[in-house]
Amino acid sequence: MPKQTGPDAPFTVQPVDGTRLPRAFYQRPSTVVAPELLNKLLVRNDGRVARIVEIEAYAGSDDPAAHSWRGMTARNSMFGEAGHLYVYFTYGMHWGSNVVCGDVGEGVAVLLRAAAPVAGQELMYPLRPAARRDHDLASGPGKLSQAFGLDRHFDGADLVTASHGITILDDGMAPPDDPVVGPRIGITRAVDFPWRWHVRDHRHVSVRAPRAATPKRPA
DNA sequence: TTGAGGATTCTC
DNA sequence: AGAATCCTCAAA
Repeated sequence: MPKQTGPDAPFTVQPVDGTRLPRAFYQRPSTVVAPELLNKLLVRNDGRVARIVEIEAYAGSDDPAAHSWRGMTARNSMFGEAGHLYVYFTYGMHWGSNVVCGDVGEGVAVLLRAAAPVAGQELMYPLRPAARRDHDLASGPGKLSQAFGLDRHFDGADLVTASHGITILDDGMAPPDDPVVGPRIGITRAVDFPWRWHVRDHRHVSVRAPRAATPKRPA
């Protein structure tokens, strides 16, 4: 149960030492923010911490695959101020968590697709019954949201002030020099935009790199 | 290890 | 109607 904390409430998490990303970090194009969020820490004030290893960019009216493409609708958190969460529901049972970027009214955001848990796993496993190992906890947008308990209540949460007890910290680890870049997953429009980034050879990403050779049985 | 199919509800 | 997905089961 997330406790509603005010903007001035202290934000402390035992095992982590880092600084909150400032508003200006998010007030840039989603295609710039996305790769820079790799290796940052998603943190809840109950001790849940995970390192972001996979992310996608969505670009508002320029992007046929974005929920905001057709203008402002009920799903309108995407049009708000940078640094807020846009949490949406899809496939009848899954939540997806995005961070709003750019300027107010643009409708651009990045989708948090996967993260590697580093603390608070004991709070994640009960929410992820199918998970057998740490890399099952948050290796996908639906899984990540579930492991962190992100749902409708967190739509509109401000990461900069940690209004809902959740934020993103920089603990000093730089983004990877050579992230894997490729097409986004699970969309039907603009499928060729190379707007998905993930840490290379990382076990906690949602879709692993295809195997080098797929031996076929003889005909 | 890989692939196919069902679940289930919100939005347009 | 289709969705920014996940899980289970079957087959090789």
